[in-house]
Amino acid sequence: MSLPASPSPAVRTLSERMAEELRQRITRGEFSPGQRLSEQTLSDSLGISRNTLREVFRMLTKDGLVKHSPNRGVFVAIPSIASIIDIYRVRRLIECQALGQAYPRHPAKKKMRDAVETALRCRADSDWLGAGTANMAFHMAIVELADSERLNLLFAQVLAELRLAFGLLQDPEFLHAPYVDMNINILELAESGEFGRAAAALNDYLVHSERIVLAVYARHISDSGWGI
Amino acid sequence: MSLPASPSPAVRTLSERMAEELRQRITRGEFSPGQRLSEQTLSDSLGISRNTLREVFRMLTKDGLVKHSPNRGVFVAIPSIASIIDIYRVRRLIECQALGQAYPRHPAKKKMRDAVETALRCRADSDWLGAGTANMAFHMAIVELADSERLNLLFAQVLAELRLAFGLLQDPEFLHAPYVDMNINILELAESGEFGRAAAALNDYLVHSERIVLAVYARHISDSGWGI
DNA sequence: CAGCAATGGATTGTTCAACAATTACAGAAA
DNA sequence: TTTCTGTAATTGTTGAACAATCCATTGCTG
Repeated sequence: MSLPASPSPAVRTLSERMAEELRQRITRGEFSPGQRLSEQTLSDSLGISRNTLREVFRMLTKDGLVKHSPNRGVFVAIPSIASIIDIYRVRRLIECQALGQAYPRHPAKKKMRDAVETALRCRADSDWLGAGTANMAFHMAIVELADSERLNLLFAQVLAELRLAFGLLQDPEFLHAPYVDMNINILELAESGEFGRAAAALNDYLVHSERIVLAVYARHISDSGWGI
Repeated sequence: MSLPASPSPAVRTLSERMAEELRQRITRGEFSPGQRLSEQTLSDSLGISRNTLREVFRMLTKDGLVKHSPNRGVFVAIPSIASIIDIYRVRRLIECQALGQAYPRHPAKKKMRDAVETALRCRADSDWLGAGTANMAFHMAIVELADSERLNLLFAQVLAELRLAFGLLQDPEFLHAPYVDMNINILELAESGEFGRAAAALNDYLVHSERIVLAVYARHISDSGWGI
């Protein structure tokens, strides 16, 4: 995905680097949802002090990747069904609007094309993890059409949360394969200037995707313990 | 405004309380934008340790109220023209959509009514600060129509940033008075179920408000120093 | 005088050790 | 079983210390 570089890429403090490290580890699924992140253990393992780790925790809390429970610790967020519904509600509202009122020669369109091409290559190689990443890059690019820094940040967070949910679901082919073609369709409509129809197609996409994710998710958590 | 109580209102850690304290002080204008918040001075003044204050800073950074510049310190955010434009872009996208696709008997409507009544009372008393707060509550309620926790959080942050900008602008009567009536109009349209026209009126409101704020803002900063 | 390197002081970044406050857990008592 | 209690473990918070970085001033050089 690789979001646009932060304003000061040169100087990065230790806490920021560690936050990035943990962010990746969490979305990569190296910690199981609901797991408590012990200050003692983690700070030892990362080779940083407890105080620095606590600053990292405060940063990650904002991304919704961990939940802070006072006097009890921080826990890897458990994507609930409610949060998945909420996330798709946000996606429909923001993505469709951004795509619908985009102006024709916006630079983010190139990112959309690139993402689609990457997804095609990944599908050919049966690299479904890469396909999922490309898919997210595609939708991130759609939001960038709206030209709002704040929307970009919110959406990046939302996608990170969603990725956390995907980490719980096996069978990535079933989960990502159908959407490569849908994205191509959306892109073609946008390229030909039919933003209205593109937004409609995007809405269909999101409704469809939400249904699938919720179904797989509900089955998955009812199978393997830790309900709700 | 008084956002919905956080999930765990009972237990609040010192850092959280201090974050809330600082949040209020900043939006109330007790610090001037761009001002550096010295760790030493502030921690002494608040009676907390430097480490705790640094945790507070990491929390406030997320709200966009302070900017963190590595090795240089944290500074009260300066609402730039670009950020004001960005904020209104977000507002148009989210508020209009939320209002346009609301369902008739949503509980947040009561909040809208209450906010309008409060604004009327404040206007009668020439309490323009209160009128501004009620106005923000009105628009917060609009967003709540969309039933999304994440949108609510984002919007609360955006409003806090905007309030920071308002702090720079004198003449609150000129800034808030016209909008009481516009809000009434929007509310009436929504009450009678004409959500489409209500959304259109809201869009007019936002375009109008943005223009005024930018004009006053541009004039104000060209007058009193600290350029950009 | 302008420009630039060196210097010193102040501030932030990070660590450590300690203690207080709270929670979680295990075992005793009813 | 349930409830209670005490102990251990964890988080919350502090203070001091040192390293790393930035800022302003100085002084030098051209």
